Amino acid sequence: MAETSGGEGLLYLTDEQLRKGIEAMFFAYRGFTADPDRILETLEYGRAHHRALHFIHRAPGTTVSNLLAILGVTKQSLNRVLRTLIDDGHVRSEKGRKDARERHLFLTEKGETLERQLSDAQRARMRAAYRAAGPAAVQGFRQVLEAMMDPDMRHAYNRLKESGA
Amino acid sequence: MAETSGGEGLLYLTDEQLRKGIEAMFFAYRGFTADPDRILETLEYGRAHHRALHFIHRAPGTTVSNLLAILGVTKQSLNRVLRTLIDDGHVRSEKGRKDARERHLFLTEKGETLERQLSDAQRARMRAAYRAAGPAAVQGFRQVLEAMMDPDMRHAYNRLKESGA
DNA sequence: AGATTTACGTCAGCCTTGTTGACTTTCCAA
DNA sequence: TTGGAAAGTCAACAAGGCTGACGTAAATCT
Repeated sequence: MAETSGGEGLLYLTDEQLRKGIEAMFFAYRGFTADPDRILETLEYGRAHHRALHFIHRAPGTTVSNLLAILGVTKQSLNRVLRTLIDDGHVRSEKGRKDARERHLFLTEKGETLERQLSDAQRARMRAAYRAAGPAAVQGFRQVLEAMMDPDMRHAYNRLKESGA
Repeated sequence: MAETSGGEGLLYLTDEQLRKGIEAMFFAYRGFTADPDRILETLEYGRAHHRALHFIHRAPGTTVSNLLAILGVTKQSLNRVLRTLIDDGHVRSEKGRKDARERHLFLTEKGETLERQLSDAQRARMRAAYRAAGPAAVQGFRQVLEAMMDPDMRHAYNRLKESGA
């Protein structure tokens, strides 16, 4: 688009610019997780619990293997977290009707409440950042992030995007 | 820019849009760390080592407390990582001349080589994402990320940015 | 019908990387 | 000269990743 002749217009691809992007990702991700982390701490939960809650909220009835694929962890790792969430009454696990081997996961009311509390905190920061940067910047933000994903994750992301729109 | 009348133009601030942004951050961060992680694995190092190498490369001669502030971990945690990096000959620690309590940290040649290997991998993905999204998107990307940081981290980030430019 | 595969759960053990708390050494500065 | 800052270290602990092995129920293939 803005590719002019001899290499001008490509200044945004210099190592220096890329390094800044890398550092921006690092520092921003810390901010991104800071607010929910503070809430989780008081509940003896961690980021892993938050992620599970988020995606179960987002795709109610999702199966365990589905969740494994999205989160990219082993079932042993997920199970530890899921176990506590179920025991604490935040998540309900339901035997599949079509395929009884599968477990479908749902948030209970208590789970929905917690999820909302966590995501309210996270969204508040996101909203402030979006508002400060403006709609055009947000579009660019999303474009770059999407391009940065592994293809598999991009597909998972787009599937969620569609279902949610 | 696109702010039309009664609340239109604020559609990018809906909970749905914010949720997509949150998911984009999650999936993108995974991609962001995937390539260096693969290299680190073969060296029995972890992400913490990479972060230390990155910031020592970026700010040669930085002190331990400086690094602690930037990385946001305890000195015990950093020390474990720093210890192995020094023992393996990637990092050199030098007593301060002005203030002999301080240790100034530098990468050795070996350390520079490793840092370059890691950051080449990470930059390659970043470059591909930048190229795919274009310069305008990149600007938006950086704006949103910067707005998302905690103020302290934003300052640290900007100090690095200046020194590096 | 029987064999195989899939989905899930669980036990055990390991690693990295974060934490707190306590203590020491060195050294600057008031 | 003394108080406090910078750094290093020991010990113990927790979260949350991992692998490997094993068991069970249910679906699917032969």
